[in-house]
Amino acid sequence: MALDKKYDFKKIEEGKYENWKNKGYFKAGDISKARFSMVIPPPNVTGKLHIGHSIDNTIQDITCRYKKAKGFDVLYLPGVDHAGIATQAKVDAKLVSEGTNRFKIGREAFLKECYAWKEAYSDTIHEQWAKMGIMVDYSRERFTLDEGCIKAVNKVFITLYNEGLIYRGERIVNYDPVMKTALSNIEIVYKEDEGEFYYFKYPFVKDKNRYLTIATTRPETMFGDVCVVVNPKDKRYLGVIGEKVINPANGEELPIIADEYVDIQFGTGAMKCTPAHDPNDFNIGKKYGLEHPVIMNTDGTMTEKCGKYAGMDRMECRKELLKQIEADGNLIKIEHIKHQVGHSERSDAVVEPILSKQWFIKMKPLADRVLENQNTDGKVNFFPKRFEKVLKQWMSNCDDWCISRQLWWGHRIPVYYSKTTNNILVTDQKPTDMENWVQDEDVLDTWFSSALWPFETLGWPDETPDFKRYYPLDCMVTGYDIIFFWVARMVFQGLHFTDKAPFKDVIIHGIVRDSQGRKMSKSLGNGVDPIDVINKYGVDSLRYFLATTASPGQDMRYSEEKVKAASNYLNKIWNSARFILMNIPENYSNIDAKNIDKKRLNLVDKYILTKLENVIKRITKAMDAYEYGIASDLLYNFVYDDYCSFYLEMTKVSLKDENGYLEGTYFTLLYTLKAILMMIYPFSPFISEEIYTNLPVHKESIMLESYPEFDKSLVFTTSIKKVDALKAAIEAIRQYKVNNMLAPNEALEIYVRSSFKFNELTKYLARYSFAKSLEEVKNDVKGTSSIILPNITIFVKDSVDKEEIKAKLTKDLEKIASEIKRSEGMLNNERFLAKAPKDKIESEKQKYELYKTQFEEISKKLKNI
RNA sequence: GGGUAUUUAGCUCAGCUGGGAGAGCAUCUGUUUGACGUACAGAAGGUCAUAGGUUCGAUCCCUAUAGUACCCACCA
Repeated sequence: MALDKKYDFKKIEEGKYENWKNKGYFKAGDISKARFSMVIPPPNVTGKLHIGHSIDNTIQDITCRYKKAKGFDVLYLPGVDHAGIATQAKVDAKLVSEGTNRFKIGREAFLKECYAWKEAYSDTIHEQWAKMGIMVDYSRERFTLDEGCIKAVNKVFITLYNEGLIYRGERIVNYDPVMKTALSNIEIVYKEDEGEFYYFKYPFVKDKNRYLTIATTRPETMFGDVCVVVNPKDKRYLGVIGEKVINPANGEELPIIADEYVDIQFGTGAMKCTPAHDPNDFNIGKKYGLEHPVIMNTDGTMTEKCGKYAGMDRMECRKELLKQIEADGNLIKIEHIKHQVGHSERSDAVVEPILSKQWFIKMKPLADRVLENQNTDGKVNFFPKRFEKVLKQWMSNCDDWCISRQLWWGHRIPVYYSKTTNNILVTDQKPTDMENWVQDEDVLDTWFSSALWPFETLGWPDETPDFKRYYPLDCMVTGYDIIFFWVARMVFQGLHFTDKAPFKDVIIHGIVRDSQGRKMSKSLGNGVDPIDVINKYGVDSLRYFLATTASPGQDMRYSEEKVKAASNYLNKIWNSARFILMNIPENYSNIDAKNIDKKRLNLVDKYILTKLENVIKRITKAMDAYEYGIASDLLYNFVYDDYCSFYLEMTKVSLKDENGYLEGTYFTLLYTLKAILMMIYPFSPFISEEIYTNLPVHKESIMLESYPEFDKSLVFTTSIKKVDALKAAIEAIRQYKVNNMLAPNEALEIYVRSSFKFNELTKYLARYSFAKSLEEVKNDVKGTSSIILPNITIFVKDSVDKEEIKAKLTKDLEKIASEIKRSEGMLNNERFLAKAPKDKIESEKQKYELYKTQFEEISKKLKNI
């Protein structure tokens, strides 16, 4: 029954997770209870989980464990994401390192490699989930490329296509020339890069001595120019509209046209127009029915439209072309500038806007539905609330979603093109005459399947029992960085296909930064591996740190000191438990408030129980609002101040009691400890389980135990007042000793005068003030210093230097005088008396009276010295 | 250009619907008090960014200003 002397987290963590898992505690399905459902945001199968996953999973697991303890049938469904582009990049790299590549081995063999990769990393992920201690239901684990998900994806694609919400079109898309695939707009990260702004002469056809100056950052696109555009209001160019200039790159003639789009202030006010390689130019081209010659291949090399530069890489071409233009005398100047350049989120390659044929989802109607839904009761509740704005903002202004990717790893687009006609088939059934058809080569954006995650994992499109019971989800937890990528898309797909928002609440958390506040990144090498932290401090401490350090939605810095502080806290709980188990009889088994005779409780027992019930109420409220920082703070203060520093110390006296209160103290110790365990348990389940299973009465596991409920029968308001007076008296005497340079254990003669019967509390005060003698009195005691406190006055026999006492008293007097002044200011303010709430006025009056008495007493003392 | 957040003790951050500013770490002074030195008892340290406004009363609400961070859009 006794706990080890040392809190050894390694020993404690061992075997518990496997035990919980094997016993089936993680499994959902008890339909006698109300349900609470959540799915894990599926991690990519690209590698190890990082600390960002740890914070995500910790918040989820705290929520689930709390809800389970509150009596819910909790579903926490796990799964992994195939992560199309990210995984393909990794497998590509692996093949290259082995001296081959995906084109050499072919699509089928490549996919085999991908699946093997997925298996290996799923194992790693499982190990890490186990380390983190999360209670996911493995019997329901899913994978975005499993059979059910493929079914769901096809169903969604085909339906949206038939509804006209998916279309194929030739558009300017952002192309990643390294991964050789189109990307959606939100997969582009803009970074400030150093660049050059080149100014060229575009000579007039009529008069080659005159020219227009045109600036560009991408000279290689000049091969795709179809005209020059100026603003019709730009006085400089009024006369030249309609004339033609010569493209210095290839000698072609370009008409000068006028359009409001051009910014007169920017550059030279004259802009070259390349419809196939710039989205804005594309719009102008469309408006005026211009050609849109494609001059760059998707791998970043130049097409045959570029003459001798054909086949050359875009950057190489830029260099060579510059040489040529300079030799021709058409280069005016090169300006070094800093500008925003789009990079591929995954490969970091500079993306090229290229005209190409891709599949898109028409966003407007789907997005509008989300916006409408947010005005109804079925809306998604964001925690914190402000993140709803991020969703709304994006939903009211988003481009069509490019969903096709020129990759192999992913959901193949269920579209077949006729070899002989223009017919296409959109179906999940392979045509029987396949020889006449060819399937679309592309796969879908990885987020296409992720968007269906809340319902595809529950069996949708089939009306499975799980789908019926657990959908829509009660809660979703994720970082603010993927509100666009994921949350928004789940919401619109959920609304469109299930008529309901896919979850009721969404908890948004920030990211974990390094100790200097920088984002963790591979290139900086400043990442913190959660496994290292767990090995050093234990997972309970890591979880506690992650859940409590930042307020909701706010970023946090990793701080080893704080993890250490968490571990000290857990150590404190450990030792308090050890103390209790050492002091109550092994066969003592009453832990139920119904079975305790309240008369057996002494004043301090009643005091801590009252404080406990109060804190249970407040913590529950915070937990229900997903305010884990506030909840943990409340518990922390309760544990250190009320429970350890005060109550446990007092029990060192009460445990020696012989007059009938012992049983009450045993009960209180056990009951309070269990409640504390239950409240720390969602945060730090391993240590809680260890202590819990060592209690004289317990279930098989803390996972089967219930969360404490507020119990009115354990609230004793009058005891609080008395014990507060005791507490204040102990503190005052300690302070008195410090101020008078006495040893803490200096034995003094002490007299007490109180407004209530103090006798029951004398023994506590005597012990903790190290009193030589302690006597209750009715009147002032001569030759003593008096300390006036609410409901109690202490007289301490003087035994120290008069001058020091004088100085001390003078200082006290000043402080009290300022308090009196403040209080008088308020109480003399008629408007305060008229408008402030009554109880506020009353308490201020009481304080005022106390200050006055203290002031008088101290003044008297000073005179007597 | 549009938006979101943030500015509180030396450092990192809390502070729930306005009513005497808190924690961790660091600092200083004590302590072999029988759970814990991973501790205990105390101390010091803050015009709550600035300026206005609302209010009996503002760290909290409103407006403006400044600094910082991030998101979206974007300049050819």
